[in-house]
Amino acid sequence: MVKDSRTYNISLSDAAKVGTLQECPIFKDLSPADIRELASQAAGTVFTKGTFIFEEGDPAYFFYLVHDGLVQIYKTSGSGKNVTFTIATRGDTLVASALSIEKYFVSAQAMNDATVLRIGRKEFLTFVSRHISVAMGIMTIMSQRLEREYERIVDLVGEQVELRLVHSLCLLAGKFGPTLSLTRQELANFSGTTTETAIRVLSKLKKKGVISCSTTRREIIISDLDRLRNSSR
Amino acid sequence: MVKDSRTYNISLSDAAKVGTLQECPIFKDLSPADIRELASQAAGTVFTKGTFIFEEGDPAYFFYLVHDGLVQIYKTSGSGKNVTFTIATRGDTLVASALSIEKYFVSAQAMNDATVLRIGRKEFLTFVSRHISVAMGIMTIMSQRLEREYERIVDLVGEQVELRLVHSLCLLAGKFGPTLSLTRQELANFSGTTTETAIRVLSKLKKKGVISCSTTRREIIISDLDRLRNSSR
DNA sequence: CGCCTGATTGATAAGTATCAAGGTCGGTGG
DNA sequence: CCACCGACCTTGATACTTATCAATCAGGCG
Repeated sequence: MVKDSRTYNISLSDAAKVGTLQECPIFKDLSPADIRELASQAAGTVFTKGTFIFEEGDPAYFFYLVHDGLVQIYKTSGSGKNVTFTIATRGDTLVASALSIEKYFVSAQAMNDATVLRIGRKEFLTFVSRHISVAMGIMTIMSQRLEREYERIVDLVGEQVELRLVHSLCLLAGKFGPTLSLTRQELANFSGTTTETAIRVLSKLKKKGVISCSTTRREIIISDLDRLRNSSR
Repeated sequence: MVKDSRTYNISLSDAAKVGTLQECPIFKDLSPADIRELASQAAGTVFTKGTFIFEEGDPAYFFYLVHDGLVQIYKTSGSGKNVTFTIATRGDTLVASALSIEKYFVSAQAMNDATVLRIGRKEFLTFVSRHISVAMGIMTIMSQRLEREYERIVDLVGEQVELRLVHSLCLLAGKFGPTLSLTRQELANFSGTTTETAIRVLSKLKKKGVISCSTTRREIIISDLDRLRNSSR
């Protein structure tokens, strides 16, 4: 999986860093001056495809924000299965809880060459304690994540694979638009199933006409999102 | 299910309210004066067994804290299955995210006659904005909950029922001690399975000798927690 | 004493994972 | 330029786990 585990720091212009911070809802209430201050404390790092930004159990020294690229946040079960919780893109935090944990409880891995901003935990902590709106923003993000995971649990316990997969597709389409560039396996990990059954369900949906996954790899096209949504009831 | 949906306000002494607030880790860094101030804004309500403190979708007007009794936090799937996320006891918040959501995304129901403190959302919001340590405390609680739910998801996707049930038992035993006063069905809802399979797994564990559920209803006794923990690997 | 809730056991069916065996496409090296 | 290789996709057969359905039992409470 990890062919090339290189990582290197790059110097991003302050303007670039400010731009990324502004895309993160956590900082939406900050003044431009505050954002610039925060940007000055952020460092950019490039992680090549497959590299870990951090792994489960690593000490939580940094608060991370995606500047560019895709980063998958996941956890591995005792029996070796991966479960993907989210795919972070520009402006997303990798772990909103970074401030209140000792060790990361998930792993973060670059899905393509990705560049990430990071801020030291201590620096961020003092910044947050001076800006209550940021603390509120973090709480909001965490609430949304928690709600999402509660829903996922309910799905896992009560619904069948097809419905779960449809939910995943809707969610992903909401974030990435109708064309998803995902491996069947990545989709399976996201939905809590296996590659094979993900494929079987996809063919079924294709037959129904709600999606048109061109045989091409890494491509699923949702032709009719509304109908897909409805099919989830 | 709900035989008697009575609810009534009671006047708790300030000392009683302070006592409860002090048991909640969110407020551990507050001065006694601050706690008293907060206590003065809290009102006590009794919810008889089976009553809802709130239901999924209700507007989130209040921040709740359990004063006495047991409250189950759960969600119902489209196909009608209940999933219990947590059982809140004295000092636990019902929904830590109450500040950052519009509507509750779970339901809270009294498992026995329970009394609960509640603080208006607005009042609590202004209090929190003056006490950053409380905001941090809320984040910590939310992080822990999120971590717990991530683990649950990994279990649901990757592990078999027996292991999940053992995990649930360990978790519950950590909170309530070795004697659990739970219905088989309640345990099943907590573990994401059905009553029948919960029973089958329990008998199996009983045969192994790690637990001794007296045939009596609502009782599961964990005779050897260490061995139970080990059996989960 | 009889009812009602919760516990239990068994038989059966359904849903998915697992295992196995190709198939396709794009890129790479000879 | 071609052949091969590896990553990804696909399909089929099978097995296993667990839900479901059905029936019975046990004990407390009115």
